[in-house]
Amino acid sequence: MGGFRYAQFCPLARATELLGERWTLLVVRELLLGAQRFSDLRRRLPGVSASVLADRLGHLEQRGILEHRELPPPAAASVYALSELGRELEPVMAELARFGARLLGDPRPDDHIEPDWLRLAGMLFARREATAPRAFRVRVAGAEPAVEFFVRGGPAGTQVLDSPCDVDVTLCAEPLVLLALMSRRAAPDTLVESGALRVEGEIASVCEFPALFDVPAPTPNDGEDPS
Amino acid sequence: MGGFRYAQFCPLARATELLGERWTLLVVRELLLGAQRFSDLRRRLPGVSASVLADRLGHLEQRGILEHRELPPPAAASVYALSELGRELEPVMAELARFGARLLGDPRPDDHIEPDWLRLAGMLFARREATAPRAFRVRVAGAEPAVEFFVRGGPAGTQVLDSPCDVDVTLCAEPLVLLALMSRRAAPDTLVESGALRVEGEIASVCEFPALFDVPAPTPNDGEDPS
DNA sequence: CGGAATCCTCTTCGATACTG
DNA sequence: CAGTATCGAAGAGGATTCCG
Repeated sequence: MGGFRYAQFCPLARATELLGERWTLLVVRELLLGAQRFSDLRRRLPGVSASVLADRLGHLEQRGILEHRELPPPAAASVYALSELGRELEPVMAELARFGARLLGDPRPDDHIEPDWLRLAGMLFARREATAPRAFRVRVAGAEPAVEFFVRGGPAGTQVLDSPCDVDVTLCAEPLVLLALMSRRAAPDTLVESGALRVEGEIASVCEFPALFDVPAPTPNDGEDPS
Repeated sequence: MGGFRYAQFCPLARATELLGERWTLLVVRELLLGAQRFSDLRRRLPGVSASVLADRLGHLEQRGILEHRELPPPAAASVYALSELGRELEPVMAELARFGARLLGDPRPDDHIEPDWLRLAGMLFARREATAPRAFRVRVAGAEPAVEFFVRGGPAGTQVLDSPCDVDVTLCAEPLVLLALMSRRAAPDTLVESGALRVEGEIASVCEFPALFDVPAPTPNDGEDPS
């Protein structure tokens, strides 16, 4: 692909021309978490080569999905950030993530997992209807520097915040444990008892945490996987 | 691509592995409109070669998105249809179409346009909140056999039906005219006066038709297009 | 009609090296 | 660090042929 175009007058075809190249969607995923430098992106996307990443960033910039900003004097760095148009991909990513969650299965041994993705999961799987008015600090173990974010339920649905707010309870666990909690694949009590989930604060609130999110149940993979 | 996998434990990566190959998403688009035969799909996807189409159908079947059914004695035909899992892609397609609609611009001279896509547009852009309780028959001109579908507003949102129902009014126009109407890029009165939009029935209802849908306004393409 | 198999071409990719 | 340039290898795609 490159300037590939389907010769079709259709919004889905247009969107796919933009996002359908390999790695492109994952670049957008990373930028949903905030502005990143070239080498940040490379580290977070294991397997992508410099030339391909540069190519994809170029396309996305050219098409107005992201902006390439040079941070001027103090920190001599250049970062990529989603444009206003690019940020409107969030609902698309949310639906796509909901679909993908059914097929996720278990991690393979060589699968990369980025602690920051849990924050993204919080954003994308956030319930959009009213949720319990509780606030949580979530700390993802195993990251340096630590990933920490805040989740707050309310009448307008669940919100994920980057900056601190008053919380009822703090949760701390490995990414996979937090994912199991959010997706209801493990009971909060069990996780706490086993020590996989550390809790500080009003421990009873923990049971309300999964209800803030809407992660579809996995689909049994009845299809074979003859690789 | 083929059995390509991103080595990432992430729902978006999984979904992209499934849908990211060229043509794949457009195959799903066509099947959202109903079961199709191999050559139907080829005709509706100008530019795809038999081998690529067969390859994509094979992948989608293997991964449980679609089913290959042999219609037995009477009509000796074999058709492809979305599985239950595949049908759950509809919300994804709806969000993606909303995004793509901003970038759609004007049709290029060689752009293919399928009358049936208007039915799909009705489905994907249907408003999900309560809409005016009016029913419309929509006839897309220039198709043989004619494409016809029914749209009904109501407290549960807009519904698109394939089978006839009592309607207040019938609209008949070319695909681009209907699209302009749905997306509010042309006023109903103007279209009627110019003769581009033919109306039978309670003509005053026509003005309520666009309100049944939620098509985002186009984004001005500030990016250059040096092809 | 509904594809599978073959051949050949055009892209695309990754590694390495190089530049500001 | 933040990329660009080059080049060989791998892969994807199109056309054609053939078979049920």
